Amino acid sequence: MPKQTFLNLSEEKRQIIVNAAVEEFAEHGFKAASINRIVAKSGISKGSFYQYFKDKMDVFRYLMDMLANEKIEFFKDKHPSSSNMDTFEYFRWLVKTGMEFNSVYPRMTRAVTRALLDEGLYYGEKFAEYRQLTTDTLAAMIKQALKRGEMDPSVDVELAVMVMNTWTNAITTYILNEGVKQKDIMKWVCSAKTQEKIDKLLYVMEYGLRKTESQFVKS
Amino acid sequence: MPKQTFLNLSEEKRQIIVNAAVEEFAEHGFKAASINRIVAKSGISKGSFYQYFKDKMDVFRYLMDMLANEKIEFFKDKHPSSSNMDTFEYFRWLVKTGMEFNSVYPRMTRAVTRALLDEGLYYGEKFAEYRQLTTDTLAAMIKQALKRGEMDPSVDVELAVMVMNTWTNAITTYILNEGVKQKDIMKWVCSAKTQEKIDKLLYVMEYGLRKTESQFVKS
DNA sequence: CGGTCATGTGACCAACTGGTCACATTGTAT
DNA sequence: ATACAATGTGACCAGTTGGTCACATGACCG
Repeated sequence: MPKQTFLNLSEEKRQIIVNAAVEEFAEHGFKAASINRIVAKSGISKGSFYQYFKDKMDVFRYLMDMLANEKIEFFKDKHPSSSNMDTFEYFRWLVKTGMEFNSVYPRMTRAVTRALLDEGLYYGEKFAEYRQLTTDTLAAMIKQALKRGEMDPSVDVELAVMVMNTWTNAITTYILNEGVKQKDIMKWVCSAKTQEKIDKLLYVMEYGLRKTESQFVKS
Repeated sequence: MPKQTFLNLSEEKRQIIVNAAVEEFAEHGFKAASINRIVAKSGISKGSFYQYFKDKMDVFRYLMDMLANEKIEFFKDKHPSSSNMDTFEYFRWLVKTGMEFNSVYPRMTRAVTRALLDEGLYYGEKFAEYRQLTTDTLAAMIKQALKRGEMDPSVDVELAVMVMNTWTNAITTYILNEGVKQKDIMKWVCSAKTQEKIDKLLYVMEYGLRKTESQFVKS
């Protein structure tokens, strides 16, 4: 958590520092991110930096928390168009809305994901809890889909979780990599063409999970 | 390319140095990999190291080339059990054989892939050629599958390439992450359980791409 | 004005980094 | 034994890192 001194700063100054940190982590990952460059870019002295944050990890956690909170806020205002969606429709809505969010905060998303993967933090113990939450949520969705008969009963839950997780990550990576090349990411993500691409990708997954072994004659 | 002095070394000593480098890159990625640690671990002096290699990138490229050559050698000895495979069967064979290879050289694979992603080298210009090759190969496979009527004609090639690429990478990541936890990776990868998991993952993809029921129910 | 206290500063620290180089050691051929 | 080249060595270099600290600045209060 940042120290009180940081929270006392003007909104504007905080923004400058946060932006500098985001850029640094997005560009170099966690380990290689340089506090010297962050302070230089923000135009503050190193002493000040350490009056705002305990250490490097502290800024990073702050960015992570910011991103998580922004995401929660973002989703609060969004609601699926229909409440009678089937599980796959709902998942598709989730992914698409998630992509919209990513395109609002592309650098921050990149900074956090890159640093997490960089350090292997994501797979470490500290984030086991967070990962478990994602897994459980997906597992619940899948069980519901199975119950409703929307998914092939021979599909096992753990496998489906992996498939859905992989797919979400792959699409996120794609959006983040391709999106930064566009002049207006948000517009690009919301464009019919991109939406169709996401749809098609999700459909491939959907078809795979809806119909599997029961329809297939193994050799 | 390493200097002649390195190639003059005894097989044994070269192995020691290569192993140390592999461990270092696997553990820390490219940027954070330390030559000091490599020489300490190999028990050679820093001066010697720079008599063997031009610089850090030189060792890394050497490891990359080694891995590529080993892979070529590995695939030379392997052949699909049948020559009358359908495109998906062939792809499945490719993936599985690739996983076998990865489990023979798990640390080296990790070292190379990690460093590549770490530096963003993979997405840089230097590797555009290599990426293009992979893309072209996959695209050719997909076109063949479409021609043979094995794949839904409404699937577009670029999308299918992305799907297949994503799957391969996801499975590789999975194997590398889970595999290192096992006492005998090779055995684990070849075990019926793991093979079944890989099969299932590939089946999900396959069904998604085959799509139309009438086309994938074999007689 | 003086006093107090939060905030800002950059020189400084020890520990590293990749890379060099003058020198020591070894191997070989005469 | 001697000469000469190939190989091995670690102190050393300039540059970087994350983090500290004695001090400067300035805002508010009486």
